[in-house]
Amino acid sequence: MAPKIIDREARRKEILMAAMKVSAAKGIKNVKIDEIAEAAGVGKGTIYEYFSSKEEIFGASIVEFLQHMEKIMAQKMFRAVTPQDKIRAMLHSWEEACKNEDNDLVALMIDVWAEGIRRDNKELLKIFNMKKVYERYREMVSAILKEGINQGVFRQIDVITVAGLLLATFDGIMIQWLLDSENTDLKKTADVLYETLMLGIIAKTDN
Amino acid sequence: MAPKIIDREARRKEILMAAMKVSAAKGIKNVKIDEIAEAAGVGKGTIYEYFSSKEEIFGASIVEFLQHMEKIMAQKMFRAVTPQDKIRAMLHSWEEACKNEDNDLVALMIDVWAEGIRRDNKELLKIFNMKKVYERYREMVSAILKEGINQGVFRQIDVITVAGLLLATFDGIMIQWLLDSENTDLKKTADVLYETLMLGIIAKTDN
Amino acid sequence: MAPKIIDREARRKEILMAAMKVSAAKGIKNVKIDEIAEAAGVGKGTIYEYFSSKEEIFGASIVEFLQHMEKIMAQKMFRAVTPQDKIRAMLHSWEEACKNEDNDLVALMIDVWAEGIRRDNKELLKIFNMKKVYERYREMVSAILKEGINQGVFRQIDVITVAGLLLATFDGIMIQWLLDSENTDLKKTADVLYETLMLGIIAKTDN
Amino acid sequence: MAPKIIDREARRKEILMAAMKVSAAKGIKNVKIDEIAEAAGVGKGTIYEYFSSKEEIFGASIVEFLQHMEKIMAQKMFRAVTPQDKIRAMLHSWEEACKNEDNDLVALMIDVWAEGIRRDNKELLKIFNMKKVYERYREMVSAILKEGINQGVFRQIDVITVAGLLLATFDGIMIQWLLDSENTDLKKTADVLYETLMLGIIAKTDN
DNA sequence: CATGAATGAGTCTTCATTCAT
DNA sequence: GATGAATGAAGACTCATTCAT
Repeated sequence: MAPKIIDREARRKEILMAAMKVSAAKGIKNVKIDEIAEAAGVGKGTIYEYFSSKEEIFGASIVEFLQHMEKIMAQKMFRAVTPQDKIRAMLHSWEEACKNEDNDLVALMIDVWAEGIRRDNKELLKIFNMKKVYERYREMVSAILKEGINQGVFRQIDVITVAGLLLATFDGIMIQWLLDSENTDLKKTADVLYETLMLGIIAKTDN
Repeated sequence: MAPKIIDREARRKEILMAAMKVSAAKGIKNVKIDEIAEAAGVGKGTIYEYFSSKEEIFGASIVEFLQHMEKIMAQKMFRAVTPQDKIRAMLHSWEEACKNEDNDLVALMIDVWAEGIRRDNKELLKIFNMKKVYERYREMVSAILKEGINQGVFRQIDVITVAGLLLATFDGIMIQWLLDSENTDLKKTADVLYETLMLGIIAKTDN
Repeated sequence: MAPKIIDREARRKEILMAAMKVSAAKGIKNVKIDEIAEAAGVGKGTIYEYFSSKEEIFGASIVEFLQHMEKIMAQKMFRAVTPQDKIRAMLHSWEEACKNEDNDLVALMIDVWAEGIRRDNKELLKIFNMKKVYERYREMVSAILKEGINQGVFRQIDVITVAGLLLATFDGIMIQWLLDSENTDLKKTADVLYETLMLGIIAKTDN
Repeated sequence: MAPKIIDREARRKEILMAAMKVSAAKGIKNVKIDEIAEAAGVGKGTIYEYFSSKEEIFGASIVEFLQHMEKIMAQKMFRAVTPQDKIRAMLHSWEEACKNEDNDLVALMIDVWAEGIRRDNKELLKIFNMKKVYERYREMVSAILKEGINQGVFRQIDVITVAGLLLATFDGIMIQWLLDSENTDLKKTADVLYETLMLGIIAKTDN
């Protein structure tokens, strides 16, 4: 009896969030299980009731983070109608993701990349594939660009390549901002990027 | 005496190079002193004759890496005359840096960022400051853009911001390429970036 | 009230049996409380309602096992009349104990010895004393031998020593059988042992 | 330079001996690496310079022990000429092995059996096979018995089975002695066993 | 100077035991 | 009474660093 209404899923998430918080602050490789436990407000052993190893927490953090980012982006672009507006929405969602209170979560991204690059992280590959993630992102942005081309607002560009470039810029700025948020004006950067990009891809509507 | 000093310096460099090689392949945090020693062809204890700690090797690797990158870039841009050519040269040097035989050195960049972001790496801060590094890079690119504006080829853009964006794009593409070199065509990317950027920043020369 | 007590006793026995089953299969030291609980079909906490510690389960298992063995032996020898028949009966009961369905229970014996040997297992000594167990066994066998001597069928042997030897042989064969049942023919072994032993202890009935 | 004349093999043996000593006293499963290190007079980490895991130490201990036993037995039987003398020599060597100063090494045997029985100890099987060990021993004893039969001193017995029985008796007595050395007179036991066995297997030389 | 054997602080992980429900 | 979630003490193992040769 006593079904013990403890929502395992919820508890797991709690621990995951705590893990992400400390991982972001110190770097995944530098976090101790003890620290995660303390941050989550549970005993060390409890961690292992929900995750089988440190590595698994790590993988789950990344998945969680990526899903989180995707959700944010999807929400922002929901209302936008024209391709230009959609791109603007993207810029804003990314700008906010950086500034967000969960801000240091973004630092996790670096660790995600670092691990993703090392080919021998089998454990990580079991859970997800960084390549696929980027492919999905590129596809998402490409769709917008294609729409713009079809509508005649954008010129005949290689959509996949431009999409890659746009995402790359996001990532790169994110890094600069993490390294030196004081000298990186996200708002201005977003505006300049939008302006320059538009000039670069807009269809010539001369005379 | 002098030769002795040179010997020491040479040996130190050898170890450093070996350290960078293995670090790039496995990720800085995952490299053991033993591995560095083996890669350098020296005994484990010898490492400590030239570096006081692992952390110091780590810091020295980063400095070495950044200087290496800067040198490459400087060489490429040396011959270029017009601002456009200089930007093209930059694109090429960056493209080559990626494809280079030292290719996995680029993977180090990720680790460099990761460490740079963590505020608590006092040891690293003693040696250099990631902020400064980016400031220098931005300054370098800004100078080219300013030149173009002065010459009337580029429109009145916020040079620092555009410089940041350009560097960001480089970094971002580098990541994509590291994660998935098969689906990232550096040549095409460089071309599209140049074309789009030029359209985005060129001065309107309409009558 | 009475039924309640019986219930408790029954449940305790159930857990004990489950514990013995898994202990036999994996070795006492390698069994986890979780496994016992699962095998017994109860919750982990429930175990502690019936036993105060793992060590106690362990001790109780041994006692249970030894009583079980003694019961089997007693049953077999009940009908035998002559000393020779009694010895034969012993051989058979031991042979069956090995082959029995509870077969892997026999593996427990090894663990029983292992623990019995370590002088520092205070907990175990509280419950019973391995020395006493063997003394009882030897006494039991001695009685049969003495009977044979009194009847003039066995020669004047040192009954205690021969009893010890006989028990030793049982134990030793058990080990061989556990280690390599394919190459150990229990039936033949029992027969050869009986034959040789009889020749060895029988009274000379030369003409 | 400085070839560092540290005999790795010798050091390994030292650690092994220390490991066997403490293992015998407390039971293999109950020994901590720290204890082995302390007993060997080295640091914890040093253990891992010579053995890759606790399990490996365990396996090596067993191998060492078996070789030790075999050597003792071989030495004793070297001088014996007649089959009877050889059996007597065997009895003595076994008697001595028990009484030996390395006495508690014998306790290890129990752990060896316990592990040998559990089929899933892959690590152990890599190093050696308990079955083979017993086969070798049986073969050794069988040879003596066969010799006796050929010479007409022993009757037509099933040599393999008798050999197994003899070894079994050794093992069994060893256990009794370990459990209760005070009440187990090895000398008397050896004598009685020899006498009884001889009567049991000797060829009838009646006129 | 160069070396690599030795070291032990630091970590992950396990599991017997507790206790709130 | 029964349960299983939570716990933390305990223990195997790693690896940067030291130091005798």
